Amino acid sequence: MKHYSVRKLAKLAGVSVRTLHHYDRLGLLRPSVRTEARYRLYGEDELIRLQQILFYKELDFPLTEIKSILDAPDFNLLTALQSHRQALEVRRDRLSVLLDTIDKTMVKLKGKEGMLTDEELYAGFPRERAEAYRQEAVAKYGARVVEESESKLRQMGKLNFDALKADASDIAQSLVRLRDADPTSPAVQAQIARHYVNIRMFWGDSVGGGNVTEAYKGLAQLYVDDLRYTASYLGHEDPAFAAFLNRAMVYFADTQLAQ
Amino acid sequence: MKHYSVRKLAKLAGVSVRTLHHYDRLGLLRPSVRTEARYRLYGEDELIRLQQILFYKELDFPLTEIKSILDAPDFNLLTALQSHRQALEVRRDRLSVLLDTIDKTMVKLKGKEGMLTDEELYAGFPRERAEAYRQEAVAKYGARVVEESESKLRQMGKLNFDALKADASDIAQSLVRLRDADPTSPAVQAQIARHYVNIRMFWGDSVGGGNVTEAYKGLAQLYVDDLRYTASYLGHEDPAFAAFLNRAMVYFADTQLAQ
DNA sequence: AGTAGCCTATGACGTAAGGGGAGAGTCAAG
DNA sequence: CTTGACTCTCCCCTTACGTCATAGGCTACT
Repeated sequence: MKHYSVRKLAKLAGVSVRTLHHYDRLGLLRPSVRTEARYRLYGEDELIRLQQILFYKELDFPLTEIKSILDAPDFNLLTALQSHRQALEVRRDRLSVLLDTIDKTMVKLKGKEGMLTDEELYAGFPRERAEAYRQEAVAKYGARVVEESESKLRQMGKLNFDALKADASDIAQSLVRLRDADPTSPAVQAQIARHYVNIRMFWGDSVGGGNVTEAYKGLAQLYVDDLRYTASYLGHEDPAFAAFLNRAMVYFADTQLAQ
Repeated sequence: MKHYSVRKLAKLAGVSVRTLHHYDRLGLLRPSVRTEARYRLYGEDELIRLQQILFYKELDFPLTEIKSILDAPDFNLLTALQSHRQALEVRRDRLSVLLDTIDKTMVKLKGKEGMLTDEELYAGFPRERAEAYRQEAVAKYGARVVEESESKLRQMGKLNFDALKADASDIAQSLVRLRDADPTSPAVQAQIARHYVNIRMFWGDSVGGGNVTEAYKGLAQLYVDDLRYTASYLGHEDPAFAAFLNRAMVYFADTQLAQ
């Protein structure tokens, strides 16, 4: 078992030594070993725990809350990672809105006035901090994710096809990255959930005669039957990736969509 | 001219009234009008300024620095918005790295061990945030920062070749990502500055008979003349990328190194 | 054995960006 | 002329560390 000194761990994780001292005193991250001279030594478990801490910090959780989350008896590392993923995706979307706000502001300043209301001037800034919390909760309940995402997208009102296409390509990239993972793993399934929602936005609600499960499975079958579908995704045909997608989608349909 | 009360503006921008009070006392955002009863009233200019403040805050600038930036006589709103755009794109990239880190961590936990080093466990975390800061600074102060970086690196004493190599590969990746951008843009130039410092660490100080500008331009020419250099960078030869690098490096040499 | 150069520990104080409340005045409406 | 929603100006509190200060530890070289 390898052990890290404070400085080594600090450098590894990109934090300061003082930060580790601080976390120790708070009881947030305790070294697994103390030498005779009271030197702190951190092991494998602490590496993972520190990573979790940094994820929650990235999402603006206060340290006390992070501690209570990580110390909770029902804390699950995998579901936590899954929820981090979703929350960070929300943040990335927020950044996209900010970039949009910049473009619009620039257009306004260029002289083409009147296209930007005062409200739009602040689109994308942290109006709701509770958003991260909700995502946290949402991630825990699988199928409910889909429902909420759907209703949220519906609330957006007008379909923004550009955004949908951008999202689709992002999902595709994520899935390509995950092609060697287990199709039933949370990481893959999270992407499949996004894919499902994305597809439904194109389809509309009434597809498949109302039987959503079979409709989605049908699409999954298309991916193996007609390799041109994977080509449009990947830029080239790839039976192995098609099979991977198929398994992931069928699993999703059976576990999340079937009732 | 429409005017907003503290509460109205706070709601509009998604900040608290207390925050506006705070900004007023700091001199960061002063109301254009005070009523007889000393009520604060904000006009159009303040809306824009608050937007700027929020952008800089989003990028983790301290308030005092924001103030000095916004109050500088040569402050230009349009170029500021452009640099926000670039910085926010960097942040979005960082989020993508974080998402990738999550996926990899999940795969590791699924049992396929050994594919993830301890370092990779923290890819995308604040180490890179400091990096973003430095890039931002480099873009602004050009030559001065290069000098500082150099002296800082010199203070490190012994050459750490592993670190240098890692840095070089990081720079290369950044440049590949930026290959479609303007070679003279701050984002590209910031990477070129890193590249320059990195190269000098390998070279030593006395290269080129003391004429650094010409030496660096010579290296730039190498990239177009001998495509094997881009191959070692990219894994394959690419004249277009070589030309891009050349232009970026020549521009850097002429604007930052020439005296 | 000495000492240089780095590492580590604890403790105490400092800081940034507000939060939260006290106590008091203001404004529009009924 | 009172009620409810705003607003003002102090002023102390909080979070997540940064920054010394002081003291000891480890390893290497002489």
